[in-house]
Amino acid sequence: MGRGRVQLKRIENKINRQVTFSKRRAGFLKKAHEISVLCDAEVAVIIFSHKGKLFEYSTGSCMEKILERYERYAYAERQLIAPDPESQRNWPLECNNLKAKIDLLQKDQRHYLGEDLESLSLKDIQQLEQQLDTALKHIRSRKNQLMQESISELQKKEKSIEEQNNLLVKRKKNYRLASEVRVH
Amino acid sequence: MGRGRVQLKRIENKINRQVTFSKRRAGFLKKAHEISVLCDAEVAVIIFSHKGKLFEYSTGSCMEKILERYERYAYAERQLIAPDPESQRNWPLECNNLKAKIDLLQKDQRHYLGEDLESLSLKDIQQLEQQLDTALKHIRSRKNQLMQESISELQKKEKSIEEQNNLLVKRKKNYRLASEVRVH
DNA sequence: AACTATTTATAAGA
DNA sequence: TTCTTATAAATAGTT
Repeated sequence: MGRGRVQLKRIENKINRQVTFSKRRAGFLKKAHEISVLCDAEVAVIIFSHKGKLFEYSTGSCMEKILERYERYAYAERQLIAPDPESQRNWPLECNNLKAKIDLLQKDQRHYLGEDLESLSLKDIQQLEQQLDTALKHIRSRKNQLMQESISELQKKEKSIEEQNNLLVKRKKNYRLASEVRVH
Repeated sequence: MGRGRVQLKRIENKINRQVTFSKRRAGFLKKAHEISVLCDAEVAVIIFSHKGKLFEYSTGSCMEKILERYERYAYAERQLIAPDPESQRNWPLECNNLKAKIDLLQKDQRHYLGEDLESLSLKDIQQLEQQLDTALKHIRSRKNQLMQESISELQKKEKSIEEQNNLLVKRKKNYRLASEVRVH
């Protein structure tokens, strides 16, 4: 579906992969909804991007319900499968891998916070500067958006309160007039 | 995608609905596999037909792993601690904690890169801006330092090369003088 | 983020 | 169900 045929293998170019992911993800989630509505089916979709971000769809926005139904359905099947001794033997190894990954992420994080910069080359530093500069632009843009929304909200409230005030003033005036009439 | 446009509503004709379900299900599961391979994503799909029959797809045929990851992620988002005995069946507690930590770090990382900002409140955004602004100052300061050092280094080299040049020129002059003496 | 040339998916029909 | 085919939809490459 596009200008060229596509090989069913990992897209190596990072940018391309990200773009394709965005496009296909949108189409995919749309189809999930369509099949759910058209065919009266219960559908759950979970997607973790390469970077680890979660995207999901579930009929009726009720993921937990569907997952529970799945667990119930798969339960009998699971009972039959003996626990894999291989994976249990390997768990210390996996733990080490995970710890190494955490170390790396934390190191990156320190860099993003401008710490621990001595270990970086000039080239690395320049790239980091570029990344954070771009990030900061996005963040400021989002901040402005949120502030704008906040301001609009407050203005709406202000107006509503003002109207209420006017109403009260008017009522009070009427009340006073009524009193004067009674006095006469 | 077919001979007629399709309304997004339940297909009332039972036969049609069943046929459409078969066809779309196949296409949908195919797409799940494609996005998984092309974009290096982890995908899980669960479909219960109207009649209650289960169809599923999962990257690496490892539905449980993905569901556990989903639970961890949802759990990390909620910032709650409610150990699910079901999801810990296969892995020691420590591994699950590590994985949850990785998910959190990755989420933070996306924020530092200015991505995935929709999930942050105005207050969070402002704090993030402050952090990155400070970080960027440190980074630029370090960059300037490195560049300064680099420049000094180059200047030193330049000077040294110039001296060498002078030396060569001088030698050449001496050589020429000597030649002229010989000619006379 | 849009555009557009192509490829895919699929609705209807057999 | 399966095959065919006309057509709608998705999307790869490009700007």
